[in-house]
Order: sequence, then structure tokens, then C-alpha cells
Amino acid sequence: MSDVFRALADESRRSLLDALFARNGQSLSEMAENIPMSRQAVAKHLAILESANLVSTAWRGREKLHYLNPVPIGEIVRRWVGKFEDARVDALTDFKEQMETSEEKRRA
Amino acid sequence: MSDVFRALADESRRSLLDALFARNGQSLSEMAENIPMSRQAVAKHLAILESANLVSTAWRGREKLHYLNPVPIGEIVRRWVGKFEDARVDALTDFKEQMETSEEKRRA
DNA sequence: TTGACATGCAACCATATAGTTGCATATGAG
DNA sequence: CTCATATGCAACTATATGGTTGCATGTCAA
Repeated sequence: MSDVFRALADESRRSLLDALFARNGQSLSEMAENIPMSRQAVAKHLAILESANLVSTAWRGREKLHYLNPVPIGEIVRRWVGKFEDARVDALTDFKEQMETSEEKRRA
Repeated sequence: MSDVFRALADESRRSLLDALFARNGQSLSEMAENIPMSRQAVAKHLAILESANLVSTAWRGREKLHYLNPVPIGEIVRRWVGKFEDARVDALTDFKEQMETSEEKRRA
């Protein structure tokens, strides 16, 4: 999971995911053409996304095709983000109560 | 949004969020006691979380209390992650179709 | 007032990260 | 076969990041 968060932390990588979202199954050089970065840099980013399981790859001849794999993102949402989402109301309630308490203290 | 992703990328920061989830409204030194890191390092992490709007703070006397703010996480889920989640079936379908196509090519 | 406690600020360090360039290798086309 | 294309690998650089220590500032309590 840590790999997924770190992979998503970089803007370039997120735009690569966006590019695959717009058109799935692109080759490396194809993706490198549409981003102001060297092919090698793009290859590194894609390798990171691949090792985080956010993209899957398949060779077709000498081309390496890249496919979006949204499953890990969904897992993160369910396992980790969902926890905090559920806590929303309680957290805000706690916060307000705390503010009121300290307000009383201040006045006292 | 970029700030949120980068804030969540670090394991230490995620465990700080976990700590606040376990008990909301902790002070800096309180949080620093429960993590093998200097108080100053924890302060930096909390500042990053605060500027990403993942935690809110309130002063009570000389203590700075930290509160979980799950709203940005929810927004990211809806605006960005949700997009890829919705694409799941299509992406996998595209992938399979592509695999079959290349398989046919290979056999031909 | 004085001292202890909570936080802030700044300098510094080691390593990780994002990017580059150059060259090697493999595959498809003519 | 030969050449252009697609990717991989490796070395190198600059900057970002996560951490440290030391000292300054501010607030509560005796």
C-alpha cells in the first residue's frame, strides 16, 4: 500500500495515469511524445506505477503497451481512506466541543 | 490536491493520522511521545499535514492541539480516485481485448 | 518573579527522487 | 541483411525530503 501512495504522490505519474485513462494501452514512446520529458524519465515513472500495480503491461512485438489497473486505488479507498471518511462527523464534533471547552476556559 | 497526495505519501505522516484517529485533539509533545522520532521532526510532519488541510489545529494555552480533518481525503476520493474506479470494467475489458488481439497476431 | 514546560525557528546532514545523457539490445520493415 | 524504431540499462546531477541538534520564545504554576 505504501508503494501506491508513493506512486500517486508525483504529479507526472498522476498525469501519466490520466493519459492512460484517456487512451488505454499506449506504448512507452507514445506516452513520452505527449509529455515534456525524456523517454527514459517516462519509462522510470511507468516502472514505478507498474511496481505499485497501478498499471499492467503487455508486449506486442517491440512495443510495451501500458494498461490502467484501478484495483489498488479501490483497495486503498476501502481499507484506509474509508476509515477516515467514516470518522468525519465524530471528528468535527470533537473539534467543536474542544473549541467550546477552551472558550469557556478562556472566559473563566 | 497535490499537497494531499504528497502529505499522504509518507508512512510517518500516515501513522500520525492514525494516532489522531485513535485519539483526536492531541498536542505536539503528546504525539511525539508515541513515535520514535524527535519532537521537531513530528512538528514538521504535522505542519505538512496541516498545510494539506488534513489536520486542523487550535491553541489551548501553550499547547497546540491537533484535530483530524478528513474532508480533503473525501474530496480526492470523489474527484480523482472515483474516476478510475468507475473505469475499472472498461479498463479490464480493453486489456483483455488487447491481449486477445496480440494473441491472434502472434499465432498468425 | 522564576523556573519548568510546550512550541517555534534555523542550520545542518544523509539519502531519496526526478530528471538528464549516452550507449546497448532487440524487433519489425524493406 | 540492414536499417530504423522501441525499449532497457547505467552513470551522473541537482534538488527535495526526512531527520537531527541547538537555541529562542512564549505560557503556566509555584
